[in-house]
Amino acid sequence: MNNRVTIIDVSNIAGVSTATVSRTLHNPNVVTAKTRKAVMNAVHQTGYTQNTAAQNLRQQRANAILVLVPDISNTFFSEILSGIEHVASQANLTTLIADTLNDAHRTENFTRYLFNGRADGALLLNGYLPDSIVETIRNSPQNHPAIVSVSEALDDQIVPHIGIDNIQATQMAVEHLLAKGHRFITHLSGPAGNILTSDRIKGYRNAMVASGLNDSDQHLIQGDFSIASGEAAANDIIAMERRPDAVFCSNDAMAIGLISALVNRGVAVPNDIAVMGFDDIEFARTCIPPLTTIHQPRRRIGEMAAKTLLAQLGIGDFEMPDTSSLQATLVERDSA
Amino acid sequence: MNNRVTIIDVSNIAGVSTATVSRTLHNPNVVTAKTRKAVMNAVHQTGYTQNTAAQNLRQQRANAILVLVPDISNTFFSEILSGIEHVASQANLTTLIADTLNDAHRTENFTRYLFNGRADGALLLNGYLPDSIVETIRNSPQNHPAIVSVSEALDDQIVPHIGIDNIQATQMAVEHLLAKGHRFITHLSGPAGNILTSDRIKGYRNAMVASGLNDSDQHLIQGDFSIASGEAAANDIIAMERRPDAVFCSNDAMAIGLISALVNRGVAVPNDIAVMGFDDIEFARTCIPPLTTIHQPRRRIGEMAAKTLLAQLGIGDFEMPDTSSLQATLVERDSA
DNA sequence: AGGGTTTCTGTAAAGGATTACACAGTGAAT
DNA sequence: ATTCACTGTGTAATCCTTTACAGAAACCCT
Repeated sequence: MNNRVTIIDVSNIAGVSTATVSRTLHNPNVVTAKTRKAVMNAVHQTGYTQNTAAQNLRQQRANAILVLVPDISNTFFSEILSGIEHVASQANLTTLIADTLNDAHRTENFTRYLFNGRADGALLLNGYLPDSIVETIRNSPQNHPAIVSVSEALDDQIVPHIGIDNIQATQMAVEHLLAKGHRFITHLSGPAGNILTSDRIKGYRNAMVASGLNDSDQHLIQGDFSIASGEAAANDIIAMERRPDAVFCSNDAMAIGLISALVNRGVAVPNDIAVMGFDDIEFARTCIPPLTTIHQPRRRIGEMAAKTLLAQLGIGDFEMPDTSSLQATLVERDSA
Repeated sequence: MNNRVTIIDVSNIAGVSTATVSRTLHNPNVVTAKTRKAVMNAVHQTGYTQNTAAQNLRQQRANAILVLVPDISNTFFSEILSGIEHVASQANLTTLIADTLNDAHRTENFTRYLFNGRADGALLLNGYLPDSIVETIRNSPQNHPAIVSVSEALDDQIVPHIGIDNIQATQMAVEHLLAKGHRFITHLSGPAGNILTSDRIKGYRNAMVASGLNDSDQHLIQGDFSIASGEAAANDIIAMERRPDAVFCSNDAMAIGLISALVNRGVAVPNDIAVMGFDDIEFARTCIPPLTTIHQPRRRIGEMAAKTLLAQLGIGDFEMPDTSSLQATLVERDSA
């Protein structure tokens, strides 16, 4: 730790200059085979590892990307993360994962990484970008930190976005319910002020209106994407004078909470009320009844997002990927 | 990005030396109020942020800790992570979360962070430490990187460990099943070579033996902590000539998978077979029937672990915390 | 007023790596 | 034999901060 071995030690042992050691490590083919061998020997003998701080300082980059997640415990994000990681590690980049806990202050703190040399670019899964950064981007459209929003788009399309078309996917979901003969369909939405929430509400409304149903068949309950809010919604629904035929939930966690609470209270799913989720997390499959939901190609989304960011950074030979493959699909199981 | 503002710019504008700027930022009370004001003005005016790489290089530490997680998508870990993060951020440390995917090679790669200046210490949630590091620790017991193992202890008690007593907690679980009158109890274990797996098998055996049951009432199925392995176990169980009265699963994910598959095949839980899990993840509650399980104080475990690490690092005024509060508790719901 | 503290600030040396530039050596071509 | 091109290596500047040390200024005390 303290008596760390530096490049100087290696160069002394190998009998070459530090420059040569550095070159051997980064560009082995520019040095003589003999030199290379001497250096590698010295490296192994000493157990030398390059000091990242010194490297970053000199190279003026962190070789790391930042990923902001609103809630790391939400299983929805983990597969996206794994896709990101996969691509990033291929490009020799470290992935810094930060849990913003949906807290603006924390988010702002982390985005500072983009300016203090901790990260070269950021992937935003949290649908929020601090004003200060938005302004920075506005002020210097040519030369601002590389940022890509993932899954949740940002309000103003100020940075590239990778994700499915939520409005369209939701329409598909609601159309499925309509096709099953349901008419009075409640939508359990996400928290206010969230893009996913509003997109999915839009999709819901579109589908309802398109099917010629009048407004009285539309009904919204606001949740917050948590299991608990799904459970809470059950109370609201049971208390309704006219109960809905079906509930379309803005994510799976709420759907699972809802089903659990409904069944506990003696309401059968799907017979009394059909329930649909969104995301297709792993526990959707093990729900009883198994959850009908919208599947997102999460791993692929993560990979695409990372590639887009790397393309922006000019790292590796990544090009802006073709995102046309990011299609959501409906997975019909038994809950609706 | 390229035209970054440095401490020199700030010092020029404020009309002081860089030393004074640095002091103002780190030790505001050693400079005059007047100077402080001038510096802070310059900082705000320029939007200066300290360069982490330069800082780390100079200070010879990363101000970051590494957390190795075997599988970030496992919800069990997320609350631990949140506890860690909570403590670390109070000490102004960045938490680097790394998903090892249970891959030794990846793990080894990440542990390198301890030597290349990216991290000052590590929290291991993966129950595995590369041989190279074990050796380093053995060779210099006084002066080795700070490491704490969390949840899963390491084979040899080479580093401090924070977590519950798995053997005892498992005994408690199995005793619960026995008290309910179950005799033939199957244990769905974790993957081989994992400490959690072996500890829980031990606890299971202890309880079975202590209750005076003979060996024929013991039965093991090996899983791997995944939902899928729980589902697979259902087949094994249904195929058994003499079906168990109860199944104790080594974690909740497997229990949920098992229940789902069992119910699908017409086996009632808990009436035909009782099922218990371990961990008390959030979805345990929404399982149908709600899952009886062992609750771990995960957030507290994370906090304790972080404090222990910080104490080792001598950061902040943390002392080795008293870990006596880390008790697992049984949560009785309906599945057993 | 003079000496002794104390408080504040500046100078300059690290910290460890990368890389532009220059130089030496080799071999080929004329 | 001289020039040229090329290859491989070394020198030294640079990235941005922090901090030991020293010097200056202010204050207190007798």
